[in-house]
Amino acid sequence: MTASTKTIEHALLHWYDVHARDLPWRNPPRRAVPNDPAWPYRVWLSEVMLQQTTVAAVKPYFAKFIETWPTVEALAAADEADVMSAWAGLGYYSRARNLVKCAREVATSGGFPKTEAELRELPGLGPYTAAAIAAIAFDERAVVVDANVERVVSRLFNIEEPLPGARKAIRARAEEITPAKRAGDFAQAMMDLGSSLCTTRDPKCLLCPLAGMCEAKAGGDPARLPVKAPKKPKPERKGRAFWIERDGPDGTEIWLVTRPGTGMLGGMRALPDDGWSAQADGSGMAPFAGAAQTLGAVRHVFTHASLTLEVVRLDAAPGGEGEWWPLQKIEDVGLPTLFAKAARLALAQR
DNA sequence: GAAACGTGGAT
DNA sequence: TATCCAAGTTT
Repeated sequence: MTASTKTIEHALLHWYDVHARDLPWRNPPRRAVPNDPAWPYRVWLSEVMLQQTTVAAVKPYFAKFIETWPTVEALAAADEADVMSAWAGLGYYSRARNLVKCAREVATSGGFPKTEAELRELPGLGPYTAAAIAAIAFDERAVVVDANVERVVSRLFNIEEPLPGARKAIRARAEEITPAKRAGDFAQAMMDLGSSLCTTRDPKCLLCPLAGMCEAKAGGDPARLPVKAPKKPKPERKGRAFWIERDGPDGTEIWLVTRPGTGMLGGMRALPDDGWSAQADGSGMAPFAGAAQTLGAVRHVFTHASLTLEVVRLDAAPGGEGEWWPLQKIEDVGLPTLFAKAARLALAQR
């Protein structure tokens, strides 16, 4: 027994009309404004920030970006280093690099393209984000599938195949239930439902507008879906970072490097280190000769490795690529969280 | 298709 | 404390 797609659409959109979250990038909440030129920019920016990232984490970054760069043209004109700094702490830094690239392409073209297929060509926009922007900003009937939709759909239709294999079946079902009108609201409704009621653990079926048509609920244990493949163990890594000071004209300065544009923490400013990565421990060697003194260690957990980073004070004269940064302004550098922790440790001992 | 790629909050 | 997980994309 499968509920008609019309019933699902009606129940979900009605629920959304009453319960939609009021989020900063919904401007105004729940209704696209096709003629507002700022609308696609806000939708795009929020969607990129929200990739693998919680609403709570995104909110302050979204506010800061909108304040600093109110339009896609403003962002396109920004220095990439400033954008990277502003993104610091949000993670997945290739998003920030692609954000600038994308903004410049869009500004050059005179605005965002309006179709899912064209949006998909822009840097940083994959299948999910292109569909989401097409549906939410441009009212196109695009099928939007994120982790929330996967969860809701796998329960609604009792799809027992484990992820990621189940993606094909899930997409087919999502395709079936996506309406021709209000596809953007439908997508956001699915995501709101997934984040507030149809949650990973302890789903609130008593409050769910789709409970009566949910096959997994009928089966008695919706929380077991979607089934996921077991995860690989996370390796332990060791590395060293080096804290190098000098007395500058306006006070103490710290030696910072900019990491290579690709790879871990790519494009971000950082303390010099011993070459650790998620794949291998660091060499333990300092990049410059000098007296070393261990200050302590910080722990940091990445998606695919856990790192213990020893912080070493080094009395050395650095050379090569890098810059002296005033200690007074160290908070403004925009260090990724790992190196912000290391800097905090070093500062606490001065 | 699998692996790389961050972070902070919840449990 | 350890693990899971969140509005995924790229290579």
